[in-house]
Amino acid sequence: MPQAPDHKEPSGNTDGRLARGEATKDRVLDAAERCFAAHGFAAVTIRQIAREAEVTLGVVSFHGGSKELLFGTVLARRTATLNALRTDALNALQGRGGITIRDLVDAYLTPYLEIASRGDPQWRAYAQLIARIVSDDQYYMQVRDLYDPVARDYIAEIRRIHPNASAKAVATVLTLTVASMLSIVASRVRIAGLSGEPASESALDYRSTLVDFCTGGIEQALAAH
Amino acid sequence: MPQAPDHKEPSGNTDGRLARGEATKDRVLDAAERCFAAHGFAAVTIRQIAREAEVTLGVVSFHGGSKELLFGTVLARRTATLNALRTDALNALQGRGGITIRDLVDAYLTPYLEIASRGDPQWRAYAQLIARIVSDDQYYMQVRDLYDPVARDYIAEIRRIHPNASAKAVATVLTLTVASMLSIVASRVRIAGLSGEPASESALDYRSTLVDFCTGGIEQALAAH
DNA sequence: AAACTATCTGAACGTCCGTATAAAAAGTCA
DNA sequence: TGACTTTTTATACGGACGTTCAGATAGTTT
Repeated sequence: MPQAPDHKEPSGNTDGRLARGEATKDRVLDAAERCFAAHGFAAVTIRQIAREAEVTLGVVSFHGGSKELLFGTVLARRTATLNALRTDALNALQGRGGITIRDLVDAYLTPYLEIASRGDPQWRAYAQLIARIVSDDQYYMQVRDLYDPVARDYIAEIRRIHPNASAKAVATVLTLTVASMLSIVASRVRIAGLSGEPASESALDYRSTLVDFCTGGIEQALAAH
Repeated sequence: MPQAPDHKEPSGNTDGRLARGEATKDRVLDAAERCFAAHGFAAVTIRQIAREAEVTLGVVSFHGGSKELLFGTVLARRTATLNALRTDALNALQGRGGITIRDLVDAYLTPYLEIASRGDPQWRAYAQLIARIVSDDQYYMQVRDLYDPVARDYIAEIRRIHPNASAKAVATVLTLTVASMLSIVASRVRIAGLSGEPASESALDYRSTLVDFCTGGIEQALAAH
């Protein structure tokens, strides 16, 4: 995984220049996140990102390094936060007993849906970016290692509920759950077109249908074995 | 929808040049299909396509027109065949009575899975291309109109089984079904990583799990209403 | 104040892009 | 054969790309 260049240690420093530099770097990363989410890696130019961030061309390279490096930084930036939300939700479930598949699905999906809907538009862009790259092995490998450990925790819980299900079947249904979740964020246009109604503002409006779908899907797929 | 340039009517003609030209055009389209599937529209260059098709640069433009045109042609080329397979499968179901959700799911998914697994590697590339662009509204709109009519036929059948489900809910579960199907084709790497086993050669190996998942998901999501 | 460092600017570099086109080659038909 | 059409080649063009860098600017430290 590539890393963005750290010209100087920013934390615990009183130098005002470093604080300003960090702020500029955030603007660049935010702009890059929006651009990559909207158009994909190859279609985005450094000049677009610079314009979007309202900085000059050289600044993007100064704070973001090469284009590949910048992309990797954008991908990795938010994984810790998202993982923490999912781990917290899982821990909360484990505190009490009688966990159901529905509980697990809800705990896994809700942080992402809330992030993609309510929160910061930057988080929304990130959610779209993940939805975009998930169908591209070459790029998806860059986030896979970051999300897999938490996914494994959820898999372990699913296997406690369905001890006889094969490892592959459990991995498959979790992947299908993630794919369903991402598709809600990424392609609400199609739902709108098929139903004849306008697309909802928030992905959370689809939460109950999505959770029902994934819950029923997992239970059906793992019940046979 | 853009169209590729037709320099001359090829059908019913005895001119050997036109036949040869059509063959070259197919080679160009096949190469473009593979390239776009592997890397996406923006990341592919005309020169790459030319190299892949083993023709010179100008030939790509001559047979494919502009890059956008070429992309549109590749997208549209196989829709009729796939739609026919799905419509045939649906008609076969309608011939006999007692259609279940599972029947519909199986009828809708199987042609795609077979195409993506067994058939022509070109069809496999096409399947990956669709999986790629489905998360990009800008490109997906180009095939949406081609696939939606058949999707509507399936929606009508689902609504006959679940008359009380809302239009939005039915459209949502069909979209989730498609997303699940595409993710099996596009991102089998992740399943392999999570399950610890190597990825299967054929997407058909996941068929039963996928069909179970989508069937259970649809029934669960539509049962509540 | 001067010395120093981090940040930013503006311009330039070589490369590759999509597209166009003139001319050659190949094939058809009279 | 020679006139004609379709296909292919080879080359060129203007532009946009990612990256680099010397120098200007601004903020900190001594």
